[in-house]
Amino acid sequence: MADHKKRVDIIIGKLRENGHKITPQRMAIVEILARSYGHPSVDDIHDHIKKDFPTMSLATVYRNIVLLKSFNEVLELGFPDGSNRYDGNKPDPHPHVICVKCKKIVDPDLDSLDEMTNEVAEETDFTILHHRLDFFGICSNCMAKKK
Amino acid sequence: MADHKKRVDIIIGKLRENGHKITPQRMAIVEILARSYGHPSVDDIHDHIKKDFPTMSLATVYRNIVLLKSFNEVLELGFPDGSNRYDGNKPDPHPHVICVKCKKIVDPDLDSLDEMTNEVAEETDFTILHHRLDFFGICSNCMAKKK
DNA sequence: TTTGCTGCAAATAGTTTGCAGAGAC
DNA sequence: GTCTCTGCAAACTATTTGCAGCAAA
Repeated sequence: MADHKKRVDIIIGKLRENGHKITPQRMAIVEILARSYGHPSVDDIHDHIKKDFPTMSLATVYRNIVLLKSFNEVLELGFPDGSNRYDGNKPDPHPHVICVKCKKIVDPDLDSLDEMTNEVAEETDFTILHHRLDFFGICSNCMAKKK
Repeated sequence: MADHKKRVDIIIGKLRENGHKITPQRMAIVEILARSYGHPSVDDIHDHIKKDFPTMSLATVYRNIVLLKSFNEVLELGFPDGSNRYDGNKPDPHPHVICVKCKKIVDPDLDSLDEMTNEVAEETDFTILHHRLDFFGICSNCMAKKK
């Protein structure tokens, strides 16, 4: 089964477990978040679903994201400029590499992060619960265009 | 000379260089940001200055922060819940450790971050410009109170 | 049939902007 | 004297909420 299908099943399962109904609108939102291709914004999700549900309301997207966040099934990436992006495919904290030109978001593999977390916990005497790590830069594609 | 005094001088110097006037309100904002004790929010800054300037406007705080950001003399820490905190003492990107109970923010020393940046650049083929790293947890003080 | 969900519109909160007068240089 | 800065209020934008009707289970 494809990766995002598994995520859909997991998320839908959690919703049912907790007594939530599976409406077509909710299903459409879950489908997009299970893929989270390019880490969509609320508007991305809303725009995409409006093709199938012209009456789809932004409020519904927001309400479903709040619900999914409460189950830790979607990761919210908020930025200072107010833009929020979402990841329902890998909802646990992980590093992101963000192109400041085209806004593309890539997930790098970084193994040294766990030991860094331990290092920080020891130095500051904090109990670390989660983290947020973003690298901002220019992707090779945008870099090529620049010349 | 004390650390924050140096920062005041540097910031004021940059402002003068660029033809900006040094008003008492601006000076008060710079003084607080030069210390950035506890990484203040816009409201923290505004509340503090209102003691000396009862007519101090929030808009003035915002405008001065925008100005100082444009010179890279203040680091903005935006959070998904909309709260923004500022650091004008160490305006270059650096890791933060944030207590989710009391909102205290601590600066840890982490030397391994530079090599991690290189690792990411190599793996993703991005030109990395800056980064953002936050650890969220509970400080020892709040942990003790919990029991 | 019951209960939660949706769409709409209004409310909210943080931030930005237009304008006229004040003040730094 | 010039030109930027400030305070006020209005504008803006992203998100949340109240409500009545609708639909999943």
